[in-house]
Amino acid sequence: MGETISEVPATARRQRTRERLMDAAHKLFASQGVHAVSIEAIAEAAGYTRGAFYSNFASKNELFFAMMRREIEVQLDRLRAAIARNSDLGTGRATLESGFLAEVIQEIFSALPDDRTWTLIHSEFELLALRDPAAAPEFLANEALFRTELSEVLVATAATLGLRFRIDPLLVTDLVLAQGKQAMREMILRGAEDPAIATHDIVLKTMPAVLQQLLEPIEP
Amino acid sequence: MGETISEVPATARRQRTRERLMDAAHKLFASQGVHAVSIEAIAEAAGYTRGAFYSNFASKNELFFAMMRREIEVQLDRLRAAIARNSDLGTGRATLESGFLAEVIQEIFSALPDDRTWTLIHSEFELLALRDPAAAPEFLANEALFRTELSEVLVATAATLGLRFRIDPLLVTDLVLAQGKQAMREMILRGAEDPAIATHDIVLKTMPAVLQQLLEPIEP
DNA sequence: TGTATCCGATACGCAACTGTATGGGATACA
DNA sequence: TGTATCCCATACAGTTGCGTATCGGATACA
Repeated sequence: MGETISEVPATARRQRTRERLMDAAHKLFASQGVHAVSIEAIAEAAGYTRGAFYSNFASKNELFFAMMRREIEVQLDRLRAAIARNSDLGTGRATLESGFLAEVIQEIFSALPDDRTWTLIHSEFELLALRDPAAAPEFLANEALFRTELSEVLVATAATLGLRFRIDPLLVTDLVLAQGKQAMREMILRGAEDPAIATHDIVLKTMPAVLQQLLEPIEP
Repeated sequence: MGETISEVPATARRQRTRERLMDAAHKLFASQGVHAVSIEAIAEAAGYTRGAFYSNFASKNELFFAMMRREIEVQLDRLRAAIARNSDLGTGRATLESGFLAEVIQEIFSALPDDRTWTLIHSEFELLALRDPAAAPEFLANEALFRTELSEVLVATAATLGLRFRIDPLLVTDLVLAQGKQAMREMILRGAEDPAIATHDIVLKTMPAVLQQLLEPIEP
């Protein structure tokens, strides 16, 4: 799947061209799909020739996985940053009825990686994993990272409000994630002009009502 | 997008080779993806050469869309058949608590096109539509068909039980569909051995609890 | 059964991409 | 500043796929 190129000293120069190749690949993969993009196109877009490519990666697949690993980190960092930024969410509220849930969802989804490029890359990765059993574990591992991260936020936020979920929080998280993913895709499919608003609109229409029903007060 | 080949008399022979080409394409697309499959490979798998292909389709894309239209019909028929088969679902039940919901979901999801090949093809279509604004409308139109069809069942079943949804039934349907889609994909990703059981397991873990919360008695 | 039409096989020219081997300019380090 | 090492550009040979044009066998129909 991702046989790394035989160990070579990772000099600064080397690292720089690797980054540039991955940057170029990222854009091209998003707009045309992995299969449709030639190695030559990647190298050229990055300002190199195929010589540079083969000096750094053994195959397009290896580049793809390296790029995905890098990108996952970026997206996870975004999520964590947004979580930290909103860690005090919910304090000061007391009841279930005060409409805070819309706000919570709003914040969570503005925290989620909200960009079309990422959605496309991520969908491509998923499809690839669906076909290639060897790639599936890595994909699932990434998903699990987001899941636990998000789940903790949901539980913590609920707790701040004196609430807890009636069912396994991880299942709730799955619900939220699946809806968010779907909303993101629908936004692109409908060609919405303003990404940020559109996605949240779709999700906000349903999720607050649903989540509200899945919460209950903590009774000590 | 799908410029049909200049009108030719659709003889029986012609129709037969079109079908065979689409059959072959269906298998190949599912296992390798549209981009990875060459026109030559399709023709060969169908028992023809490229001559036959170009005599019937102007491009791989045109074949793909023709095939999708055919396949959508198949899947819709499956759904409708299953609905008809279970049209009396819920009669005889009276209360919300009697655990009938699990059964409803069970039936709905056994009605949904539950095969891996379709999931792969469908995902591919979605990804293609995500990238190509010209293809998006057709994809969305197909989704809408399933949505309204399912929505009607949900509403009707609820009504049979003297219940109705607290929020727009279409939003509930979106919820169910998104979860179902996701469940299907996870099933494949985890490489479950028995498709039918696995999918339902995943969905059944969450949806009944959620749906139960979204229903209320009809008060005349 | 004869004949007109249809359909798909074959042949051809072309373009794009792949992977490797090699050499020269860039870089690091004394 | 000299030199060893590294990294990427270039050249080469080969493969694969594309689209078209043409021809012969199959099919329909009288």
